[in-house]
Amino acid sequence: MNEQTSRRRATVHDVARAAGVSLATVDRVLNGRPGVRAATAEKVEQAIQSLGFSRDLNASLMARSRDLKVVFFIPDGSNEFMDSLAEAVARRQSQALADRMHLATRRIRALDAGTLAAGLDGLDPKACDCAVIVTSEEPEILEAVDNATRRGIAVMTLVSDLPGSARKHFIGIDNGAAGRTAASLLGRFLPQGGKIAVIAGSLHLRDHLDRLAGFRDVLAQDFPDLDIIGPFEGHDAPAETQALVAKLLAEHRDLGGIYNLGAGNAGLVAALEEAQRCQPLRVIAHELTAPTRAGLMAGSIDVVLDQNPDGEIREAIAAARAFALGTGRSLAADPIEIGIFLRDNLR
Amino acid sequence: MNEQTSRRRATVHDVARAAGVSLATVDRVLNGRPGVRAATAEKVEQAIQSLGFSRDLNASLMARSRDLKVVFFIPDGSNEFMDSLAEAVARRQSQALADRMHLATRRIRALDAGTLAAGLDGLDPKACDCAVIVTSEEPEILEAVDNATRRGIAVMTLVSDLPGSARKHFIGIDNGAAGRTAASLLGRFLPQGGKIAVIAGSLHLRDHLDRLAGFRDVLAQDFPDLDIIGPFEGHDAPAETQALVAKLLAEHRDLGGIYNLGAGNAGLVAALEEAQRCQPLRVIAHELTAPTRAGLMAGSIDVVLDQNPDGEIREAIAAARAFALGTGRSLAADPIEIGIFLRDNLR
DNA sequence: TAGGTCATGAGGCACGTACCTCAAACTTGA
DNA sequence: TCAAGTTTGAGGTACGTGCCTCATGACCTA
Repeated sequence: MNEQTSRRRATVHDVARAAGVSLATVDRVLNGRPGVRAATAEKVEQAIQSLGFSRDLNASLMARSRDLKVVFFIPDGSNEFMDSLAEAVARRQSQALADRMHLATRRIRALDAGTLAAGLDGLDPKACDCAVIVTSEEPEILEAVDNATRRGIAVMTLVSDLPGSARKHFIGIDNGAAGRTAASLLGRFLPQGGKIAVIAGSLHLRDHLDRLAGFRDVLAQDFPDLDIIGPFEGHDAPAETQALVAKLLAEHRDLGGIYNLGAGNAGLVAALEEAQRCQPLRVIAHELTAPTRAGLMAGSIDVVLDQNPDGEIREAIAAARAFALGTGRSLAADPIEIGIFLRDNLR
Repeated sequence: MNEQTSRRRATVHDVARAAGVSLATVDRVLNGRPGVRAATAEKVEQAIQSLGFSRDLNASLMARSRDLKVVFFIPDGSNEFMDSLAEAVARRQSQALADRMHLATRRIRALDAGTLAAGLDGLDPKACDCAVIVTSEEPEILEAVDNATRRGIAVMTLVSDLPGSARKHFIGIDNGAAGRTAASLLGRFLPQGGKIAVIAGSLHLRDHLDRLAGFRDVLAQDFPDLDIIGPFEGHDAPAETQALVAKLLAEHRDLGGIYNLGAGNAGLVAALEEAQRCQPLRVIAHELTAPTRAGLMAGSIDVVLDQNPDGEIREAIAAARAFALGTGRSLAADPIEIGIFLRDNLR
């Protein structure tokens, strides 16, 4: 029976009293308004520290009669995973609204760095507190991120990080761990050894390379009887991936497994269904979307590794609130958990 | 670029205007105070519906200068998983406080229905909005839950449900799916067929039975070459489990896998480390705790299925807020995702 | 018809913060 | 030393809700 002793949270009044200044001065310090001597500001900061004061975000938003605005820039195109990210944002809307947050989604043509950069540049700090972007590494975007940060907008990267930029936070899975997990599972699935084909979207994408590296590491270390064929590039395109898989299956009748670490899973499933093999083939793919879900149900895919879009959006929202509080610096950059799905635990 | 049109949330003022009554009357209806004719209350309800009004929980808590109080009753004893639930509550404290919530934890001697029932009976509705309990099915507790509900405390069950009671919500994994997943993985791990030993804590526990049933289903349907030895009861006790596993390993030199669907994993790991087998043994256990983590790292355990205590506590808190809003009825009782951990994706 | 009960309205204060105005106190430079 | 500027204090209003008091009017019953 160890109840916590509940001490009232410190308020701006407490801070003012502790610092020996007026409410107005505390307010000026808290909200970065001018007209406070450095020495006075220091007294206030000290009082804030010693009281452990943290602005009451909800009272603050209420007083401004204003929602906390977060804009998600999500690639548009044929990638189902990106759609599910956007859907996850939509699913959060009502709950976010109850917490005085407003989520907006902007779909950007995939890999269109110019439009994304322009979008970031066009954000008004008064109408947007936080931007969440999914992007590849482009100098143009790096600059736009730094500019937005300078204007007072907290920028966070989602799925794929933008190291070297002023982004406040990265939300995504550990892709190396995902690759290692795939190898670890396939290794156990094929105790007799054999050949595994590896398909990537592109060998220029950071997340795909990370997965590949993790996959290779574990295979080399723990399962030396397994050989990798590839990696091949399917460019995340269903048609191209389908042709690739069909050719692989025809040329390697003894193939033991396939690891598709990119997208284009509709093509993967189509090729597998067509190929009517007699001996079992163990297949691992990424992202729980309509095609992979169908593949799991039909038995053509054994395991799907998932980024958990809902979890990622939830983290992004939590981080946005943390930055609005000003406590963002203490945010741990711990990666999202990798979802592992079989036919038997589909959500 | 599809921004959402942001319409201001409806307030009590809007409701009053729409219903053609005063603020005081809306207040009386919203907070269940007496002195409103049924016909008038109906008008107010209609206005609430048509405006989609939902009380601003934070303003409400602020006005009452009161936190939303949630009490977690968590079993005490040797069970590491229960400890990690308590730790998950502790981890949420600071964030919850920022959202005007106060979390208290009470550790109850495991399976001590009397103390739990007394704890529920002793809750003051003014000091506690929501109780979250981990319990087995006992009539005594069922009655205490119904009583607490009658006094205005929302009760939620965690990990194991209490069907037939007035509990508002259940938070936990789908144990049938967990058992099916274990079978599906072991089936793929042992393509040659063989024998799998199954160990439960007790065959009187609902969650253990559910796991066992799921496991049996998938094995029978998809992997007929695998035979189950057991189930044996380890009573979630490390020493007993260790003896059991040691005996199993000695008597079945050709054992292909072990599924421990209960606790007592320290004993499982100890027995496995002692046994120095030559041929690989595939082992699946439940709950990511210190012993199972050690087993994964050492290679004695292949896969751990996890309830994800942090996720469960998060859900419990979200549900408590939903009930405080009065929107609890629309809460979907969708189960928490099952965490699947290999050495390669340990968090 | 008087006295009573009940339903409702009007309005105020509180919660913690933001943002505004006005006046007073202080500092600085010539 | 005085004028101009800067810094600070005091206090108000607002946000959306809860909770309280008081007044008014409607209705019922003796």
